[in-house]
Amino acid sequence: MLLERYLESLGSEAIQRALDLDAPRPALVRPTQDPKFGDFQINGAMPLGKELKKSPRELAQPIAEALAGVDAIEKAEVAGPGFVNIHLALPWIASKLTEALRDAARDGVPRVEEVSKVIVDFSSPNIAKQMHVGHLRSTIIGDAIARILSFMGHDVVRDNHLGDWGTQFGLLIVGMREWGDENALQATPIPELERVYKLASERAGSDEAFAERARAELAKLQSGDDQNRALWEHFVEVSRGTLEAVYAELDVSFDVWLGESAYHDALPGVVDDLLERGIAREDEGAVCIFWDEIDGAPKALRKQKTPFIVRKKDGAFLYSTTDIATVQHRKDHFHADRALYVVDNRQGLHFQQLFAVMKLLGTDMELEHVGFGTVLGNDGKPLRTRDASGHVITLASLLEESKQRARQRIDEGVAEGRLRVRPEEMDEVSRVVGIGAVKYADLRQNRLSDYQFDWDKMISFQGNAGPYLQYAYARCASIFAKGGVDMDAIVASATITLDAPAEQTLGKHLLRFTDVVYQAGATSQPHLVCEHIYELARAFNGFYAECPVLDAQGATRESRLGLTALTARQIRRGLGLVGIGVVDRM
RNA sequence: GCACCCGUAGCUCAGCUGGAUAGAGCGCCGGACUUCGAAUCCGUAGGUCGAAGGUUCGAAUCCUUCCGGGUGUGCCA
Repeated sequence: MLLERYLESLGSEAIQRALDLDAPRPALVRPTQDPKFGDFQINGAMPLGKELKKSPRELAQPIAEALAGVDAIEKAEVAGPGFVNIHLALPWIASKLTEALRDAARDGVPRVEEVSKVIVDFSSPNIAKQMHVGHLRSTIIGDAIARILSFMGHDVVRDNHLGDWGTQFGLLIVGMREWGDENALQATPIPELERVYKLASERAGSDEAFAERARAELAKLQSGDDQNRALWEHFVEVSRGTLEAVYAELDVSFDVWLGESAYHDALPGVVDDLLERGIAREDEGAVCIFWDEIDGAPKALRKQKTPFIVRKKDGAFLYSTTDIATVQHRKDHFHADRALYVVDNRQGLHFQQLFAVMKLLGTDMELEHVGFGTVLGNDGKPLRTRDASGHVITLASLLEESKQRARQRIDEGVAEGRLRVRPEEMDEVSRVVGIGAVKYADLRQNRLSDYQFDWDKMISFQGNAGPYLQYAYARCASIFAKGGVDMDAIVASATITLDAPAEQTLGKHLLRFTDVVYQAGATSQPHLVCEHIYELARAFNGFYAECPVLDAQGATRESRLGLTALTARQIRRGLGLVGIGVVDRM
């Protein structure tokens, strides 16, 4: 259940009733920061002090009294300058947890009342280039957001908006004719395309005639030349295979792969429309939108005086043009209510401009740039795709390295008798742990922050790291395995009670799950889910140390098995929402 | 120049829809495996929240200025 929303409604009603107001006031429910103050506090009395000309403490007293007698609340007391501290009733919490335990399909998390059609635009690598660590963020943050929104009940379309139509293809076409190796293109397509692209791009820098040829080939491609079209399709085909392999490793999928090329035919119409409406005009041969000439344009854009260029002077279109066509397609074809762009913060200006154009065009979709920080190297500067020794840090090699490190750690653990992984499970466990560690290291941070890339931190197995959470899950599973207890039977029949302090702490964490998922979905912040699962795992490890489960008797044993089952499910669900897997033994 | 982002413990980061004594992990130091799994648990030390003003009953959080760092900015994506 949505706990805070429920308490907010209880609180605001209590304020209205207790103070005899003609309208409800916000209760301002917040979790307490110290358990000794109870579980939640209602801050709503304090802002009313001035208005009602009474001291907040005086106002808080009747509010606290009005809350007495509610099932969910054990006691409500006035504290400090005028807080009303709420202590939740343990039997009430326990009954909610028992309900969640029974609900194997959704773990007690309700579906949203209003379903939105949401496009999540993420990953979007360029064809003909390897994915490197920089692509990791968009891919896994976007995947996590899509998973969270889907679970909430929204209608999500995952779109991989590939960079498959840019200037680079002119260079690639002439480059392949000049230096291409068809065998290499079959065997190792992306490295071969990268090699050729590098040569071509260097040549174009110093040889204007060569650059002109590349532009001409691009124009031919874009005007439908059969030969160039076939070559391009070949590039896309071989690249896509390589991309799919990485996505499979990451357990990331898409509903549609609508790259830039998909919108090519719509581009002239976009520009004509902007010209006709007087939004854009020609300048120095290019078609531009000048913000300071448009009434009602955002102030920051007007001041900044950076035009939005939708057609180059050579007649070619840009990604600005494509993005406008893309929004229109998402409305016309998918009937989307929202579109989320999971793209690096550095493209913030582009999206600000794009969204402003769409507003001028009257789009009623909710458009949001879900930005994220740059991946930095150890020197604190944006990470280059090559490390100091000149090696490309590809995403594939990062994932491979992580799996290997995981395997090594598991081998050590098994040799020392600390871990229990069967030989036939090694591949699977090192994959789940290795990939999970990489994902968790990224996802647990607020996405807006820049991200310092560090092997040891990223592939960490200690403390607040992926394996910690997976380990807690394995401990849960292990209790059931060791005791020979059928988890389904517990789910169907156990009644949870909260007696020991460690049980109470665990139970209160479990109760917060719905709020966390909804908050994460509303703000596109997967790290909130990570944080919650980490705290849950901590609470469970505390419970594990304090409270014997299998050796307990009667109703206590049942209840503890129920708590363990619910914890296992919530860890698995929570990690699943951010795309991280679990294993029963590790 | 203009726009945007950031500055919190030695390091990496939470907290920033304003709420009580600012929290984690790593690292340091010290405890806990004959007892459901020690990738664990318990504890100690460590902070003028970049600086100064302002708003407020209350500011790490909002506003202003300054200092420091980063990013973007006319024909790449």
